[in-house]
Amino acid sequence: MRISKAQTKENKERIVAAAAQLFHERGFEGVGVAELMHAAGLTHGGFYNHFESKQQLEAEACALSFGEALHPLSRIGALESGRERRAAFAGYIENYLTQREAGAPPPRCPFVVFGSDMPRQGEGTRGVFGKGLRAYLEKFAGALRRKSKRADETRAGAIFAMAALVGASTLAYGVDEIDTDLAQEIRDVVRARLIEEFAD
Amino acid sequence: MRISKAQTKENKERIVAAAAQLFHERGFEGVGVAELMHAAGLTHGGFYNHFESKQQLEAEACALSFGEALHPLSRIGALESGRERRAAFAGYIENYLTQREAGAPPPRCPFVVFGSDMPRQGEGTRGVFGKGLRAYLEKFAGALRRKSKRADETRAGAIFAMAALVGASTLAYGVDEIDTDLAQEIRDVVRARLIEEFAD
DNA sequence: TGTACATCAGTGAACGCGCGTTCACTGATGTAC
DNA sequence: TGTACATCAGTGAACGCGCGTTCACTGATGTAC
Repeated sequence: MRISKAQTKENKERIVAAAAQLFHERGFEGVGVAELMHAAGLTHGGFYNHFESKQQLEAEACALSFGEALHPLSRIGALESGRERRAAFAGYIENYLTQREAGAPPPRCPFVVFGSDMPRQGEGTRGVFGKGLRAYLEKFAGALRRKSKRADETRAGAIFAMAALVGASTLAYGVDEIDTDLAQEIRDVVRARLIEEFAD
Repeated sequence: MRISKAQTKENKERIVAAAAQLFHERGFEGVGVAELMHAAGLTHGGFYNHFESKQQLEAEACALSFGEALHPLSRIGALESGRERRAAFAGYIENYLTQREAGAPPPRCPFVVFGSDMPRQGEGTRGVFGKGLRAYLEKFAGALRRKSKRADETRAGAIFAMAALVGASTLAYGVDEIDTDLAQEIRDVVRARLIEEFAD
Protein backbone atom coordinates (compact mmCIF):
# COMPACT_ATOMS: atom_id res chain seq x y z
CA MET A 1 0.00 0.00 0.00
CA ARG A 2 1.65 3.17 -1.19
CA ILE A 3 1.70 6.00 1.32
CA SER A 4 1.26 9.73 0.69
CA LYS A 5 4.37 11.90 0.56
CA ALA A 6 3.31 13.82 3.64
CA GLN A 7 2.70 10.59 5.53
CA THR A 8 6.06 9.20 4.40
CA LYS A 9 7.87 12.27 5.62
CA GLU A 10 6.06 12.15 8.95
CA ASN A 11 6.88 8.47 9.31
CA LYS A 12 10.56 9.10 8.79
CA GLU A 13 10.54 11.91 11.31
CA ARG A 14 8.85 9.62 13.80
CA ILE A 15 11.56 7.01 13.28
CA VAL A 16 14.33 9.55 13.84
CA ALA A 17 12.64 10.95 16.94
CA ALA A 18 12.10 7.50 18.42
CA ALA A 19 15.71 6.62 17.61
CA ALA A 20 17.04 9.75 19.28
CA GLN A 21 15.20 8.91 22.47
CA LEU A 22 16.06 5.21 22.51
CA PHE A 23 19.72 5.84 21.64
CA HIS A 24 19.85 8.30 24.54
CA GLU A 25 18.51 5.67 26.90
CA ARG A 26 20.45 2.64 25.74
CA GLY A 27 23.16 3.70 23.33
CA PHE A 28 23.55 2.97 19.62
CA GLU A 29 24.30 -0.71 20.12
CA GLY A 30 21.57 -1.17 22.70
CA VAL A 31 18.65 -0.73 20.31
CA GLY A 32 17.92 -2.81 17.22
CA VAL A 33 16.36 -1.72 13.95
CA ALA A 34 13.21 -3.79 14.57
CA GLU A 35 12.59 -2.20 17.96
CA LEU A 36 13.18 1.28 16.56
CA MET A 37 10.65 0.75 13.82
CA HIS A 38 8.07 -0.62 16.22
CA ALA A 39 8.63 2.37 18.51
CA ALA A 40 7.70 4.50 15.51
CA GLY A 41 4.60 2.37 14.87
CA LEU A 42 5.97 0.57 11.81
CA THR A 43 7.42 -2.82 10.94
CA HIS A 44 11.13 -3.34 10.46
CA GLY A 45 11.02 -4.31 6.78
CA GLY A 46 10.46 -0.74 5.64
CA PHE A 47 13.52 0.62 7.38
CA TYR A 48 15.65 0.70 4.24
CA ASN A 49 13.09 2.74 2.36
CA HIS A 50 14.15 5.63 4.60
CA PHE A 51 17.79 4.97 5.45
CA GLU A 52 20.77 3.39 3.72
CA SER A 53 21.89 1.76 6.94
CA LYS A 54 21.49 1.85 10.68
CA GLN A 55 24.58 4.05 10.79
CA GLN A 56 22.80 6.68 8.73
CA LEU A 57 19.93 6.72 11.20
CA GLU A 58 22.43 7.07 14.04
CA ALA A 59 23.82 10.17 12.39
CA GLU A 60 20.35 11.66 11.79
CA ALA A 61 19.22 10.90 15.33
CA CYS A 62 22.35 12.58 16.65
CA ALA A 63 21.70 15.64 14.52
CA LEU A 64 18.18 15.86 15.93
CA SER A 65 19.48 15.59 19.50
CA PHE A 66 22.05 18.32 18.98
CA GLY A 67 19.53 20.59 17.29
CA GLU A 68 17.11 20.28 20.16
CA ALA A 69 19.80 20.79 22.78
CA LEU A 70 20.73 24.05 21.11
CA HIS A 71 17.41 25.86 21.51
CA PRO A 72 17.64 26.99 25.13
CA LEU A 73 21.09 28.44 24.51
CA SER A 74 19.89 30.35 21.46
CA ARG A 75 17.25 32.03 23.56
CA ILE A 76 19.82 33.16 26.10
CA GLY A 77 22.14 34.59 23.47
CA ALA A 78 19.27 36.55 21.97
CA LEU A 79 18.74 38.53 25.17
CA GLU A 80 19.87 42.15 24.86
CA SER A 81 20.79 42.86 28.43
CA GLY A 82 24.01 41.41 29.82
CA ARG A 83 22.46 41.11 33.25
CA GLU A 84 19.56 39.08 31.84
CA ARG A 85 21.91 36.87 29.88
CA ARG A 86 23.95 36.06 32.96
CA ALA A 87 20.83 35.27 34.97
CA ALA A 88 19.54 33.07 32.18
CA PHE A 89 22.90 31.35 31.88
CA ALA A 90 22.91 30.67 35.61
CA GLY A 91 19.48 29.11 35.18
CA TYR A 92 20.78 27.03 32.31
CA ILE A 93 23.63 25.64 34.38
CA GLU A 94 21.32 25.08 37.31
CA ASN A 95 19.02 23.06 35.14
CA TYR A 96 21.83 21.22 33.37
CA LEU A 97 23.39 20.06 36.61
CA THR A 98 20.25 19.25 38.53
CA GLN A 99 19.44 15.65 39.18
CA ARG A 100 16.16 14.47 37.67
CA GLU A 101 13.51 12.90 39.83
CA ALA A 102 14.05 9.17 40.14
CA GLY A 103 12.17 7.45 37.33
CA ALA A 104 11.75 10.60 35.29
CA PRO A 105 13.10 10.25 31.76
CA PRO A 106 16.34 12.21 31.85
CA PRO A 107 16.77 14.60 28.91
CA ARG A 108 20.50 14.23 29.03
CA CYS A 109 22.91 16.28 27.00
CA PRO A 110 23.91 14.53 23.75
CA PHE A 111 27.57 15.29 24.38
CA VAL A 112 27.36 13.40 27.64
CA VAL A 113 25.31 10.55 26.25
CA PHE A 114 27.27 9.97 23.05
CA GLY A 115 30.66 11.45 23.93
CA SER A 116 32.59 8.32 24.84
CA ASP A 117 31.23 6.42 21.87
CA MET A 118 32.13 9.02 19.25
CA PRO A 119 35.69 7.89 18.48
CA ARG A 120 34.24 4.49 17.51
CA GLN A 121 31.40 5.84 15.36
CA GLY A 122 31.22 6.16 11.60
CA GLU A 123 32.41 9.29 9.85
CA GLY A 124 28.89 10.61 9.32
CA THR A 125 28.01 10.50 12.99
CA ARG A 126 31.34 12.01 14.02
CA GLY A 127 30.78 14.79 11.52
CA VAL A 128 27.40 15.51 13.10
CA PHE A 129 29.05 15.54 16.51
CA GLY A 130 31.67 18.01 15.35
CA LYS A 131 29.08 20.26 13.75
CA GLY A 132 26.99 20.11 16.91
CA LEU A 133 29.97 20.95 19.06
CA ARG A 134 30.94 23.98 16.99
CA ALA A 135 27.35 25.23 17.03
CA TYR A 136 27.10 24.68 20.76
CA LEU A 137 30.30 26.59 21.45
CA GLU A 138 29.10 29.52 19.38
CA LYS A 139 25.84 29.69 21.31
CA PHE A 140 27.74 29.37 24.55
CA ALA A 141 29.98 32.25 23.55
CA GLY A 142 26.91 34.25 22.56
CA ALA A 143 25.40 33.70 25.97
CA LEU A 144 28.64 34.51 27.80
CA ARG A 145 29.69 37.61 25.85
CA ARG A 146 30.49 40.69 27.92
CA LYS A 147 31.45 44.15 26.81
CA SER A 148 34.54 43.99 29.01
CA LYS A 149 35.83 40.83 27.35
CA ARG A 150 37.59 40.26 24.08
CA ALA A 151 36.03 37.73 21.71
CA ASP A 152 38.83 35.21 22.18
CA GLU A 153 38.50 35.43 25.94
CA THR A 154 34.78 34.81 25.61
CA ARG A 155 35.39 31.81 23.38
CA ALA A 156 37.97 30.36 25.74
CA GLY A 157 35.48 30.80 28.56
CA ALA A 158 32.80 29.04 26.53
CA ILE A 159 35.09 26.09 25.84
CA PHE A 160 36.16 25.83 29.45
CA ALA A 161 32.63 26.11 30.82
CA MET A 162 31.39 23.51 28.40
CA ALA A 163 34.20 21.09 29.22
CA ALA A 164 33.44 21.44 32.92
CA LEU A 165 29.71 20.92 32.38
CA VAL A 166 30.14 17.88 30.17
CA GLY A 167 32.74 16.35 32.46
CA ALA A 168 30.70 16.95 35.60
CA SER A 169 27.60 15.53 34.03
CA THR A 170 29.41 12.48 32.67
CA LEU A 171 30.94 11.67 36.05
CA ALA A 172 27.76 12.39 38.00
CA TYR A 173 25.58 10.24 35.74
CA GLY A 174 28.19 7.51 36.01
CA VAL A 175 27.77 7.24 39.77
CA ASP A 176 24.07 8.10 40.05
CA GLU A 177 22.31 5.25 41.87
CA ILE A 178 25.66 3.83 42.96
CA ASP A 179 26.77 6.83 45.01
CA THR A 180 24.08 9.49 44.93
CA ASP A 181 25.92 11.70 47.41
CA LEU A 182 29.03 11.84 45.27
CA ALA A 183 26.96 12.56 42.17
CA GLN A 184 25.27 15.42 43.98
CA GLU A 185 28.57 16.73 45.30
CA ILE A 186 30.05 16.85 41.82
CA ARG A 187 27.02 18.68 40.46
CA ASP A 188 27.00 21.15 43.37
CA VAL A 189 30.68 21.98 43.19
CA VAL A 190 30.79 22.51 39.44
CA ARG A 191 27.53 24.43 39.40
CA ALA A 192 28.75 26.82 42.11
CA ARG A 193 32.09 27.40 40.44
CA LEU A 194 30.68 28.00 36.98
CA ILE A 195 28.02 30.38 38.22
CA GLU A 196 30.60 32.24 40.26
CA GLU A 197 32.93 32.58 37.30
CA PHE A 198 30.53 33.20 34.46
CA ALA A 199 27.18 34.37 35.73
CA ASP A 200 27.93 36.68 38.61
CA MET B 1 45.14 -30.82 30.21
CA ARG B 2 45.11 -29.41 33.70
CA ILE B 3 47.17 -26.25 34.15
CA SER B 4 49.30 -25.21 37.12
CA LYS B 5 47.83 -22.73 39.59
CA ALA B 6 50.45 -20.14 38.75
CA GLN B 7 49.77 -20.57 35.03
CA THR B 8 46.02 -20.33 35.63
CA LYS B 9 46.40 -17.07 37.52
CA GLU B 10 48.67 -15.67 34.85
CA ASN B 11 46.20 -16.67 32.14
CA LYS B 12 43.36 -14.87 33.90
CA GLU B 13 45.48 -11.77 34.31
CA ARG B 14 46.31 -11.88 30.63
CA ILE B 15 42.63 -12.08 29.76
CA VAL B 16 41.79 -9.08 31.95
CA ALA B 17 44.69 -7.07 30.56
CA ALA B 18 43.73 -7.84 26.97
CA ALA B 19 40.11 -6.99 27.76
CA ALA B 20 41.06 -3.66 29.31
CA GLN B 21 42.96 -2.68 26.18
CA LEU B 22 40.35 -3.90 23.69
CA PHE B 23 37.46 -2.36 25.65
CA HIS B 24 39.36 0.93 25.60
CA GLU B 25 39.71 0.75 21.86
CA ARG B 26 36.28 -0.50 20.89
CA GLY B 27 33.96 -0.37 23.89
CA PHE B 28 32.33 -3.21 25.81
CA GLU B 29 29.96 -4.13 23.03
CA GLY B 30 32.61 -3.86 20.35
CA VAL B 31 34.63 -6.90 21.45
CA GLY B 32 33.39 -10.47 21.73
CA VAL B 33 34.40 -13.14 24.22
CA ALA B 34 36.06 -15.25 21.53
CA GLU B 35 38.25 -12.39 20.35
CA LEU B 36 39.19 -11.49 23.91
CA MET B 37 40.30 -15.03 24.64
CA HIS B 38 42.34 -15.23 21.46
CA ALA B 39 43.98 -11.92 22.31
CA ALA B 40 45.08 -13.59 25.53
CA GLY B 41 46.37 -16.62 23.59
CA LEU B 42 43.53 -18.96 24.61
CA THR B 43 40.39 -20.42 23.07
CA HIS B 44 36.96 -19.10 23.96
CA GLY B 45 35.62 -22.27 25.58
CA GLY B 46 37.62 -21.76 28.74
CA PHE B 47 36.25 -18.31 29.40
CA TYR B 48 33.74 -19.44 32.01
CA ASN B 49 36.39 -21.19 34.04
CA HIS B 50 37.58 -17.68 34.97
CA PHE B 51 34.46 -15.52 34.87
CA GLU B 52 30.79 -15.95 35.59
CA SER B 53 29.83 -13.81 32.65
CA LYS B 54 31.16 -11.25 30.19
CA GLN B 55 29.79 -8.58 32.52
CA GLN B 56 32.07 -9.76 35.29
CA LEU B 57 35.08 -9.43 33.01
CA GLU B 58 33.93 -5.94 32.07
CA ALA B 59 33.96 -5.00 35.75
CA GLU B 60 37.40 -6.52 36.33
CA ALA B 61 38.85 -4.90 33.21
CA CYS B 62 37.48 -1.55 34.39
CA ALA B 63 39.04 -2.04 37.81
CA LEU B 64 42.40 -2.72 36.16
CA SER B 65 42.12 0.42 34.03
CA PHE B 66 41.28 2.61 36.99
CA GLY B 67 44.06 1.13 39.08
CA GLU B 68 46.65 1.83 36.40
CA ALA B 69 45.36 5.34 35.79
CA LEU B 70 45.85 6.11 39.46
CA HIS B 71 49.60 5.51 39.66
CA PRO B 72 50.91 8.78 38.23
CA LEU B 73 48.66 10.75 40.56
CA SER B 74 49.86 8.80 43.59
CA ARG B 75 53.42 9.74 42.79
CA ILE B 76 52.53 13.42 42.64
CA GLY B 77 50.70 13.35 45.96
CA ALA B 78 53.69 11.69 47.61
CA LEU B 79 55.95 14.64 46.86
CA GLU B 80 56.80 16.66 49.97
CA SER B 81 57.33 20.06 48.43
CA GLY B 82 54.31 22.04 47.33
CA ARG B 83 56.30 23.59 44.50
CA GLU B 84 57.25 20.15 43.20
CA ARG B 85 53.69 18.91 43.46
CA ARG B 86 52.42 21.83 41.44
CA ALA B 87 55.07 21.34 38.79
CA ALA B 88 54.27 17.63 38.62
CA PHE B 89 50.55 18.36 38.44
CA ALA B 90 51.14 20.76 35.56
CA GLY B 91 53.05 17.97 33.82
CA TYR B 92 50.19 15.59 34.47
CA ILE B 93 47.66 17.94 32.88
CA GLU B 94 50.02 18.64 30.01
CA ASN B 95 50.32 14.94 29.33
CA TYR B 96 46.62 14.26 29.85
CA LEU B 97 45.58 16.88 27.35
CA THR B 98 48.22 16.30 24.72
CA GLN B 99 47.22 14.69 21.49
CA ARG B 100 48.95 11.39 20.78
CA GLU B 101 50.87 10.90 17.59
CA ALA B 102 48.60 9.69 14.80
CA GLY B 103 48.56 5.92 14.87
CA ALA B 104 49.97 5.64 18.36
CA PRO B 105 47.77 3.62 20.70
CA PRO B 106 46.12 6.24 22.88
CA PRO B 107 46.23 5.41 26.60
CA ARG B 108 43.01 7.24 27.22
CA CYS B 109 41.57 7.93 30.61
CA PRO B 110 39.03 5.28 31.67
CA PHE B 111 36.58 7.96 32.76
CA VAL B 112 36.60 9.35 29.24
CA VAL B 113 36.47 5.98 27.54
CA PHE B 114 33.75 4.41 29.68
CA GLY B 115 31.95 7.47 31.04
CA SER B 116 29.01 7.68 28.67
CA ASP B 117 28.38 3.95 28.84
CA MET B 118 28.31 3.70 32.62
CA PRO B 119 24.61 4.44 33.20
CA ARG B 120 23.82 1.45 30.98
CA GLN B 121 26.27 -0.95 32.61
CA GLY B 122 25.63 -3.62 35.20
CA GLU B 123 25.81 -2.85 38.89
CA GLY B 124 29.23 -4.44 39.29
CA THR B 125 30.84 -2.29 36.64
CA ARG B 126 29.15 0.85 37.94
CA GLY B 127 30.40 0.04 41.41
CA VAL B 128 33.93 -0.21 40.08
CA PHE B 129 33.47 3.13 38.33
CA GLY B 130 32.30 4.75 41.55
CA LYS B 131 35.17 3.30 43.53
CA GLY B 132 37.61 4.44 40.87
CA LEU B 133 36.15 7.92 40.88
CA ARG B 134 36.39 8.29 44.65
CA ALA B 135 39.98 7.05 44.62
CA TYR B 136 40.84 9.38 41.76
CA LEU B 137 39.38 12.39 43.53
CA GLU B 138 41.35 11.63 46.68
CA LYS B 139 44.59 11.43 44.73
CA PHE B 140 43.71 14.63 42.91
CA ALA B 141 43.09 16.36 46.23
CA GLY B 142 46.38 14.97 47.52
CA ALA B 143 48.21 16.42 44.56
CA LEU B 144 46.44 19.79 44.81
CA ARG B 145 46.66 20.32 48.57
CA ARG B 146 48.12 23.65 49.68
CA LYS B 147 48.84 24.95 53.15
CA SER B 148 46.78 28.04 52.41
CA LYS B 149 43.68 26.04 51.48
CA ARG B 150 41.10 24.31 53.62
CA ALA B 151 40.49 20.63 52.91
CA ASP B 152 37.02 21.24 51.51
CA GLU B 153 38.36 23.92 49.16
CA THR B 154 40.99 21.48 47.97
CA ARG B 155 38.38 18.79 47.40
CA ALA B 156 36.14 21.17 45.49
CA GLY B 157 39.13 22.14 43.37
CA ALA B 158 39.89 18.48 42.71
CA ILE B 159 36.32 17.82 41.60
CA PHE B 160 36.24 20.85 39.37
CA ALA B 161 39.62 20.17 37.80
CA MET B 162 38.68 16.58 37.13
CA ALA B 163 35.36 17.52 35.57
CA ALA B 164 37.10 19.98 33.26
CA LEU B 165 39.76 17.44 32.30
CA VAL B 166 37.28 14.66 31.60
CA GLY B 167 34.94 16.95 29.68
CA ALA B 168 37.72 18.47 27.60
CA SER B 169 39.14 15.08 26.77
CA THR B 170 35.72 13.63 25.89
CA LEU B 171 34.94 16.49 23.54
CA ALA B 172 38.40 16.61 22.00
CA TYR B 173 38.52 12.87 21.32
CA GLY B 174 35.04 13.15 19.83
CA VAL B 175 36.21 15.54 17.14
CA ASP B 176 39.76 14.25 16.63
CA GLU B 177 40.22 13.38 12.95
CA ILE B 178 37.01 15.24 12.09
CA ASP B 179 38.17 18.65 13.23
CA THR B 180 41.71 18.43 14.53
CA ASP B 181 41.97 22.18 15.02
CA LEU B 182 38.93 22.29 17.29
CA ALA B 183 40.22 19.31 19.26
CA GLN B 184 43.53 21.06 19.75
CA GLU B 185 41.84 24.32 20.70
CA ILE B 186 39.80 22.59 23.39
CA ARG B 187 42.88 20.90 24.81
CA ASP B 188 44.90 24.12 24.74
CA VAL B 189 42.24 26.27 26.40
CA VAL B 190 41.48 23.85 29.20
CA ARG B 191 45.14 23.02 29.81
CA ALA B 192 46.06 26.70 30.11
CA ARG B 193 43.18 27.48 32.46
CA LEU B 194 43.77 24.52 34.74
CA ILE B 195 47.49 25.14 35.00
CA GLU B 196 46.84 28.80 35.71
CA GLU B 197 44.36 28.00 38.45
CA PHE B 198 45.92 24.99 40.09
CA ALA B 199 49.58 24.73 39.26
CA ASP B 200 50.91 28.27 39.27
C1' DT C 1 -11.90 15.86 -15.13
C1' DG C 2 -11.53 10.78 -15.67
C1' DT C 3 -8.98 6.66 -16.65
C1' DA C 4 -4.93 3.50 -16.84
C1' DC C 5 -0.77 2.48 -15.14
C1' DA C 6 3.71 3.03 -12.85
C1' DT C 7 5.58 3.98 -8.48
C1' DC C 8 7.13 2.94 -4.03
C1' DA C 9 6.32 2.83 1.33
C1' DG C 10 4.55 -0.58 3.66
C1' DT C 11 4.55 -5.78 5.39
C1' DG C 12 6.50 -9.93 7.29
C1' DA C 13 9.22 -14.03 6.14
C1' DA C 14 13.82 -15.19 5.38
C1' DC C 15 19.02 -14.56 4.98
C1' DG C 16 23.64 -15.25 7.02
C1' DC C 17 26.27 -14.01 10.81
C1' DG C 18 28.37 -13.37 15.21
C1' DC C 19 27.15 -13.15 19.72
C1' DG C 20 27.26 -15.12 24.79
C1' DT C 21 27.01 -19.36 26.72
C1' DT C 22 27.08 -24.59 27.35
C1' DC C 23 28.97 -29.03 26.83
C1' DA C 24 31.63 -33.49 26.47
C1' DC C 25 36.06 -34.46 26.42
C1' DT C 26 41.35 -34.24 27.37
C1' DG C 27 45.28 -34.78 30.09
C1' DA C 28 48.67 -32.53 33.16
C1' DT C 29 48.49 -31.00 37.92
C1' DG C 30 47.47 -31.49 42.66
C1' DT C 31 46.36 -34.62 46.44
C1' DA C 32 45.62 -38.67 49.40
C1' DC C 33 47.73 -42.69 50.92
C1' DT D 1 59.28 -40.73 48.18
C1' DG D 2 56.17 -43.25 44.94
C1' DT D 3 51.72 -44.50 43.24
C1' DA D 4 46.73 -44.00 42.11
C1' DC D 5 43.23 -41.08 41.38
C1' DA D 6 40.43 -36.89 41.51
C1' DT D 7 40.51 -32.31 39.91
C1' DC D 8 39.82 -28.74 36.70
C1' DA D 9 41.77 -25.32 33.00
C1' DG D 10 42.05 -26.10 28.60
C1' DT D 11 39.82 -27.26 23.72
C1' DG D 12 36.57 -26.81 20.00
C1' DA D 13 31.96 -28.14 18.46
C1' DA D 14 27.39 -26.84 19.29
C1' DC D 15 23.32 -24.18 21.28
C1' DG D 16 19.71 -20.65 20.67
C1' DC D 17 19.16 -15.98 19.81
C1' DG D 18 18.88 -11.42 18.00
C1' DC D 19 21.16 -8.66 14.96
C1' DG D 20 21.34 -5.84 10.32
C1' DT D 21 19.86 -6.54 5.94
C1' DT D 22 17.28 -8.46 1.77
C1' DC D 23 13.33 -9.92 -0.62
C1' DA D 24 8.77 -10.86 -2.98
C1' DC D 25 4.63 -9.08 -2.54
C1' DT D 26 0.66 -5.55 -1.67
C1' DG D 27 -2.16 -1.81 -2.81
C1' DA D 28 -2.98 3.22 -2.30
C1' DT D 29 -0.81 7.26 -4.27
C1' DG D 30 1.00 9.97 -7.88
C1' DT D 31 1.31 10.73 -12.84
C1' DA D 32 0.62 10.64 -17.87
C1' DC D 33 -2.72 10.97 -21.26
